Amino acid sequence: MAGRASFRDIRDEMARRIAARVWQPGAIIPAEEELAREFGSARATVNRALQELARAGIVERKRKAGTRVALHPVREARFVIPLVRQEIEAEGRAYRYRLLGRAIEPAPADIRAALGLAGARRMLHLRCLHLADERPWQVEDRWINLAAVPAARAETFETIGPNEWLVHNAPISRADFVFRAARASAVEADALGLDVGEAVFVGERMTWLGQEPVTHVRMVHPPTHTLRTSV
Amino acid sequence: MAGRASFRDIRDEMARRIAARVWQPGAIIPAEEELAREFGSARATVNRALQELARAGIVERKRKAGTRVALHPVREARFVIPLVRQEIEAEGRAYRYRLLGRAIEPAPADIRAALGLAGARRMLHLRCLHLADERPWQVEDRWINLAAVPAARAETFETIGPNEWLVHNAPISRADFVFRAARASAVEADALGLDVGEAVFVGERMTWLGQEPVTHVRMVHPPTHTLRTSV
DNA sequence: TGACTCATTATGTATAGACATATTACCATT
DNA sequence: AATGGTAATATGTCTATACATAATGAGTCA
Repeated sequence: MAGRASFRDIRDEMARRIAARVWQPGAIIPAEEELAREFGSARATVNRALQELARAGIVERKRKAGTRVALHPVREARFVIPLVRQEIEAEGRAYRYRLLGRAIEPAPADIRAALGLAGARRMLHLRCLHLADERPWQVEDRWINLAAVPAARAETFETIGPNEWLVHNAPISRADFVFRAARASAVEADALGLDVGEAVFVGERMTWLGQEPVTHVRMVHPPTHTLRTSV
Repeated sequence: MAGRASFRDIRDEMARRIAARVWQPGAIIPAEEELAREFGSARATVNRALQELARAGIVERKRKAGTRVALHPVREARFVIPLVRQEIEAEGRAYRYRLLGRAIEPAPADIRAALGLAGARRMLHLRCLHLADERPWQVEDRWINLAAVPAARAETFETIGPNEWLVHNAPISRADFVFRAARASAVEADALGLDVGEAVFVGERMTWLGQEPVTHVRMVHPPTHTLRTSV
């Protein structure tokens, strides 16, 4: 590598120094200008490298105070939350979708509370099953706010899953995610082919467009399912 | 806002256009140079704004091909993975730590496999309990590779938890995380004050320094525990 | 002692210009 | 029609320079 140093090289070299304790936790590291001189690059290049380390939580930066190695590396892990179809097909398995139920009915209190909806509004309620190689992968229990997505009223959701349909038909500006463990209800156990009370991995997602709630979905997976990531 | 446009303004304006379907999913958006002209900024500024949108999965970029609005927004959520102590204290609750067991013994096959360790190596095995307001919050089952962290042999871990100790004494370069649901074993149920077979939320973390495995930890939480984030 | 002012300083961001690199589109050849 | 080479092009990155902004810390005054 005879060429000049890229911001990646500089970032990796600084990460190495931190991992190797050349730069101790809590210690101030040299200023951008000094590092730029050392690496023979422009300050902007060092700045970009440092910004990436800061975003990863490896260093902390403050104007005037300088940059220091994070004392408690609040490791921030990124998880990709793909569409079920992509998740299944990425594993080289065959995806199949089945609609279990569709109704327009008043949403229960916990759903309304999670979305911040006042009053017993009627919403579109869908129950779906996603299969991988014909084996149950996820049961989906979804509520759609028809006031935010009126077009959903005309859609049967018999061939396309609500998540895929919404991606193309309902823009959103904010999303909340919650993951938890729970025991399978009778209905969930039946759909997934588990014993009632088996531990299931539950993901919930709520989305909004501006202030208006769009949808709430509860995704229930068999206990073999995992959420994983690396940093 | 009379000053010139910042990359934030430009980024937000472009995100707005995408959310409002001014720029349709899958469509190519104008080239950087054209956008720079429109916003009255330098191309580098538009570039930075677009890079952030790309990182967030909102647009996809390819050299020569241009930038297009992502068809399947592979939502990528970021979770902060704090130390237990910080997690508990951030909720305004009192943190307490208790060591349940300490032994140097051969690691079981599944731990060795997860870390990529060959042979029945003897490792430091710790079992700990973390409490919030005197209520069980997490049982920790940890294996430490003494070849990578020899100093751990001399530490009793009676007053400081292994996670905090390791943060200050064992640099790492890579970490893997896995989250899953499981049923509480007899030992876990006993420690957490749950019924055997109750659904528990399990996090596993494996860390390495270069090629050398450092530690494997299994963190078991009561079913009330959740992992949450927003985007 | 304490509160305030202000210069100093490291990072934050913008700019113009240049070159690098991946990919496409088109054209020529087989 | 299939293949292969090549020019065109949008993004990727670096540089040098400038000014902005947030903290710090020293000095001043009550």
